[in-house]
Amino acid sequence: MNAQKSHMGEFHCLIRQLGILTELDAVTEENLHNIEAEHLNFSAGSSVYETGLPAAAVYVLVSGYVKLVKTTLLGKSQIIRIVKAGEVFGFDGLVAEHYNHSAATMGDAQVCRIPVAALEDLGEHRAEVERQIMVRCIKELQRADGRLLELGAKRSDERLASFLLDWCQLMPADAWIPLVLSRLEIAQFLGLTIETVSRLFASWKREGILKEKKQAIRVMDWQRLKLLAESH
Amino acid sequence: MNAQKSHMGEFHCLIRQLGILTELDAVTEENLHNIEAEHLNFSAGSSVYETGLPAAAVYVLVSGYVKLVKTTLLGKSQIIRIVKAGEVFGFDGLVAEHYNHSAATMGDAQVCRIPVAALEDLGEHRAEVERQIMVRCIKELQRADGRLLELGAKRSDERLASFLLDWCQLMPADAWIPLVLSRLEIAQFLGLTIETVSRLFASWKREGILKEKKQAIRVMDWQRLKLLAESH
DNA sequence: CGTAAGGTTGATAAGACTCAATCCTTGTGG
DNA sequence: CCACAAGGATTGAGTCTTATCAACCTTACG
Repeated sequence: MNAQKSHMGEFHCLIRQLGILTELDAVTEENLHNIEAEHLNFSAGSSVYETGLPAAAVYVLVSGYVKLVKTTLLGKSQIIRIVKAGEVFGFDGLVAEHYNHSAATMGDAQVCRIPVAALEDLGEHRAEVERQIMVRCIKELQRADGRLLELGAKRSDERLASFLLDWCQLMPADAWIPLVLSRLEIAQFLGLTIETVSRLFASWKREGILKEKKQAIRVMDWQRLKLLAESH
Repeated sequence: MNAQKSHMGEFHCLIRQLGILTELDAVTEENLHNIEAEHLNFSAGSSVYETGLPAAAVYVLVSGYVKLVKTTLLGKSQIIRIVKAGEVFGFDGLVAEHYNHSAATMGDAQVCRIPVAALEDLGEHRAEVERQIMVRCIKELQRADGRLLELGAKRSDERLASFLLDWCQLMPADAWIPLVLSRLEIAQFLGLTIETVSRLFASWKREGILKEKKQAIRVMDWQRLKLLAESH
């Protein structure tokens, strides 16, 4: 619940993260300094926005991790997406009256908040920025599609295995990889219970597929993990 | 597999469906007649595009239904979305090299195919059209989020109940509502098996919650169905 | 230290899948 | 117009997976 503001010409976050650096960046320098973008510092476990609240801004995650969560009327929570540094979230701000999910930081995080009103002040560059946001959105849709397949068509071990593979992707194969999520969060992400996740980890550690130390894991047998992710 | 082409200035599909009729429509009339948009007629169960094929077009469904399907390496299929008339699909065309899912018609359908190249010829109207596409995309993302909650956090009966509620929404409460999907398709949409779906239907028919005739259903007790969708 | 929160483990039960047999529907050809 | 074949749907029996409940362990931290 702790967020420190720092108003500034922080529109750079958006511009830079969207990869429109080149000429636009220069223009930005002059024209956009007065734009109402906030650079926010959140402490661990803070809420960025809540379901049902009026949606009037898009966000770029500068550092850390953010989880997007939807909750059933009965209180069951599902983690819709885990946002990583450099990614855009809160697309709802662009079309909806209210957010249809909640966003909370996992560990400390820096977030750049861009009011949608700011986008309209972009003038001739608005189209370019919006196009990039569209691209990001389409990619999120693709990822969501992939996750629908995971949740709809795979068993617990397959889900956990492909989650780990995805999480560790782009990391050196023989490194200790920080696992930011708690067992509960992994369970909520995969549509499972804490216990099943725990048991799977225990089993795989027993079989030497992976090791765990503190809040980090190390995959010892990538081959078997890949097999687990896709087959029986 | 049967599709009859009819090249024409069918760009109207996009323009109209995106709701940019007003002044833009007039301009369209003159400027866009030469745009390479195809109006396609598909017979039941035809493929619009397949996973892995080069993606170079966006589609608007003019009439009928289209299912978007992803498949596991083991052959398990998940329906990630059911496209209804007036909706846009194939967003992949705008960003990806290849489609990451397949699209097939359910029953006969009319589809308007807009090559992405065509969008670039839109000149000053391109921004407007792209903005509308972005809006559509964001809405799809929201729907996908909702479905992630369904698949991740709900039991079979809750999933089927909320699917039916969603399917029948906007329909007169006391009408026979055509159910376009087979049991298999419902199962693939909800991440269940044919048998469980069949059993749930049987049970609900027995309890007088709904009736079924031919390929249509009629909900007799909306209240109970709503309860089933959200609670135990 | 002592406490609280998170994690593990075991026993049990419920939910959903699998396999298999049977029952419609629907469409086709004689 | 009827008979029959084929695909879809239903139902039942048994099994596997995952959730639930409960106890216990571990770690971090005041």
